[in-house]
Amino acid sequence: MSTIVVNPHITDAEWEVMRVVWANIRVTSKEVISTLEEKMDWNQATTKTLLGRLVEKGALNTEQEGRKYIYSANIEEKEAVRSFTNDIFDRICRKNVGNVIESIIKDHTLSFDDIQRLEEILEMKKAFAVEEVDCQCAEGQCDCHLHHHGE
Amino acid sequence: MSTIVVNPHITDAEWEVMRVVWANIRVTSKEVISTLEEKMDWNQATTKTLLGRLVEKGALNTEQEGRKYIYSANIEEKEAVRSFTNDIFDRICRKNVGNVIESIIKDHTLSFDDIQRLEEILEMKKAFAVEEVDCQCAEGQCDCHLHHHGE
DNA sequence: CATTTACGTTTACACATGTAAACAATAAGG
DNA sequence: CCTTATTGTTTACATGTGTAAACGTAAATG
Repeated sequence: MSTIVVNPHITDAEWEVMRVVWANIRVTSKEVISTLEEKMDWNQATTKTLLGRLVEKGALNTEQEGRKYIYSANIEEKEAVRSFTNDIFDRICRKNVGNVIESIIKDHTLSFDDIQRLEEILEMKKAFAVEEVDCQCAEGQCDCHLHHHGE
Repeated sequence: MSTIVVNPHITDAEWEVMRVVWANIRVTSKEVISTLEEKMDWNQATTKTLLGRLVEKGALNTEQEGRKYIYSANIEEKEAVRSFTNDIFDRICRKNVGNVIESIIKDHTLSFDDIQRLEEILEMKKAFAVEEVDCQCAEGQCDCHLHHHGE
């Protein structure tokens, strides 16, 4: 059926719809509408439009069930989040990735388990760590080019 | 001069311009134009438009210098990045913040210094860690509500 | 001084996005 | 069976965004 969807861009409003689908796995438009009527104060027509657009761009699947559709996600939340996070890291110098992660950690509440898990990951990352991360910025968009081998 | 700019939304295209300004601190339109002509293959008019929009929304300052302007950033890169990253974490369940950080770390190259710094931060975070992070999702947008005290 | 150049400002225009009304078709109820 | 409610599809429309041409004016150059 239709071509493979590589990575449709999901907008803010559409994301609200996706969250409902991800959380419930299989939903009717009615359920999505009522959830977002409450949370977002959206008119039902708005949610209908968004469902339509998401189906159109391949983010949602539909199965006919009598007169209605059952909507289900065609892309995983994890994937969608990943492509979103990658956008950030494409906006900054690679050398700063560590700083940004640092600031994210500082800004958020973590559980003991989270911390332990992250410590383990970091331990493993040591095997692949580099002395200095490569700046991949274009000339003129980053000052690494000027003073990178300080020390 | 003008009202305080809280947090202008910077689009993808505008971000390219900001990076040039951030990297160079004080630039003329000519420098921005030539950098982006190369990297983005943009017509000079395109860069001019973006510079204008950024000034308009308060992200850039201008100082007259003879006939030209000197552009400088009015918002820090760090702040801009932070507001961008926060957008992500507003799209997911708080309980998953740790997982997302995990996946970010896995996906990127870090230096030994980065890792050590992150380890220190994590160590400090232990003092503020919680047993379980609070889900703040709206009903229907997250399945924590269903099976959160598994164990 | 007349012409070309440089640079900021205006206008343009297609497509994306948020938000929704109008419409069509079918199912459900009286 | 006719009316109403339900649910998907079309159409709508303002604002945002990417991309740029046109314009106005001052500066540089011949």
